[in-house]
Amino acid sequence: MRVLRQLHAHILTRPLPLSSFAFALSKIVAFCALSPFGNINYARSVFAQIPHPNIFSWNSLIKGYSQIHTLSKEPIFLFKKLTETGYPVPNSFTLAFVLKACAIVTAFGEGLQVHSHVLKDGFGSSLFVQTSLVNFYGKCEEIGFARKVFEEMPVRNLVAWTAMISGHARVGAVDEAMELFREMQKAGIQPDAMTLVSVVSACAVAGALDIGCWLHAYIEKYFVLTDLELSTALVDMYAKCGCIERAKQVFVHMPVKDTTAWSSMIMGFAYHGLAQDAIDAFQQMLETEVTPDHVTFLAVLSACAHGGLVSRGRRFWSLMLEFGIEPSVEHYGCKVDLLCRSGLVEEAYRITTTMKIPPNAATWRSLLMGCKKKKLLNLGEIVARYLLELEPLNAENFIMISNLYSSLSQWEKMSELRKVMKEKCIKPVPGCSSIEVDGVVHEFVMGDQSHPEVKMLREFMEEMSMRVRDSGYRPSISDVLHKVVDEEKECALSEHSERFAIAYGLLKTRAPIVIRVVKNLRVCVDCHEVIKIISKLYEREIIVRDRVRFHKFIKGTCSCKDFW
DNA sequence: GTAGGGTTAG
Repeated sequence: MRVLRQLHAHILTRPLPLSSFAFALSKIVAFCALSPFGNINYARSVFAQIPHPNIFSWNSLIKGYSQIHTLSKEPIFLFKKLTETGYPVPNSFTLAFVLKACAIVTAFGEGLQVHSHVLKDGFGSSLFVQTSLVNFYGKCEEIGFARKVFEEMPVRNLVAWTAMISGHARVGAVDEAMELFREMQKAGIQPDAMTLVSVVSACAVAGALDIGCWLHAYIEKYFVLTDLELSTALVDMYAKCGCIERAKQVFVHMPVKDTTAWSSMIMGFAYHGLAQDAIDAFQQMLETEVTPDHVTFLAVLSACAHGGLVSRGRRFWSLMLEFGIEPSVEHYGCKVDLLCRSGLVEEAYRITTTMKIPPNAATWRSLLMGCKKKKLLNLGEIVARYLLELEPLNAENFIMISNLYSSLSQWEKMSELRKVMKEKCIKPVPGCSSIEVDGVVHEFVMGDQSHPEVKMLREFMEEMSMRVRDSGYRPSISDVLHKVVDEEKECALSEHSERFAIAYGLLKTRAPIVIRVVKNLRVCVDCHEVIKIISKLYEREIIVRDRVRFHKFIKGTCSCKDFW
């Protein structure tokens, strides 16, 4: 930049023909706008000194603004200005850049208008513009539009295929992503590491472990796994599919690990409930002098929250501030969750109502969970009001509020709420848990009775409830068990999917019981607490893998051979 | 006269 400023001064002070002057300045604009060492504001001021900036300078500025990390719509505003003045005329570069900008900020409406410019200005057949459109629609999760553009492309290269696959990956359409992956190879185009990152991440989103494993084998066969991003995608995929050991295996074999790789691993430990592993990994990361960023801190904070490690969590919070990271709404959410899970609900409420940024729904839900745990009806109702104001149609919220009422034996309020749900046609998505016994995966969907041994499980769970109650523990829900009417049974102890899975494990195996919980809903917020009690009563180790995504295979049972 | 589209962690 220092040299560039000198050159700029030189250009301004020498007599130069107008065309050379404009050309030189346009090169300065390009450098300042596009180089990682550049300065977009300086580019803008130089741009203003060009008498009639041509399309090249406009394009540099448009692209430059979408490269900075602020998620601004400035490139779109610039394009608008450009089309309003009518000079210079946009070219295929302009359209590709502005579509990229629309993709980054998922500006669907604006992107649609750019698409109409594409057609009007006759750039519909440009490969770059077409690919940009596919990418844009994919980023906006408008797969139908992406597919339509893609299908009309006469020539599709690797970039176009990858854009298409990553669009499907984003929405977790793993079968379609795999189909495209196969078609692409049939069309004679070989995938590269980027393509594989897309298909692997499709498996992560969908929880498709079987396909993920197959892809891992494919990668080992045809690639040398040295690609940082691809390894990271595999770590993320294994962690999200419930195979934390495999995630760790891929991770430790990575020769180079960047912030994203470490964050993926730590996050994986966090949602597997392995708080200590997450903290250890974080320490190692600092020792190897990789700088943690806002996502890394989110990972350790959520690990502390899940592990009930309040003082550790507070220390990480201070460390985050020392690193100069401005806490986002998600960070605040983690801190509130951390406090609530340890019963410090009042402090959490104070933070929520005094933080600089408006709290999100997840934060209110953490508070609501805390209120239920501490049996705080009044505060709980205040929190519920904020929550429903923010998300009036989310079934999860209603179920949580209903559970708060049921834990406090507020039956009238509870059935009132159920009535509102019915009126608004709000239907909850059932949670699901699974356990593997002798190589067979048994899946339990809440409210589903299709498991062949369901009758026996029912009886056993009655006994479990009795033992929990007789031992003097009073988990709020077990009181409810014998009182509720059929319609409200989903709140009862015996009806939670993870308890079906635990019961199955207690009955069928002597090994430690490892269950995987897919929480579409946080109906079982006291899950960990109840599990501790059952674990103690039956003297069995029970490990919960929390919030792990799984491919839906067959309801009931499925052989492990098919699974792999 | 200058430049271009696809990948990863919540």
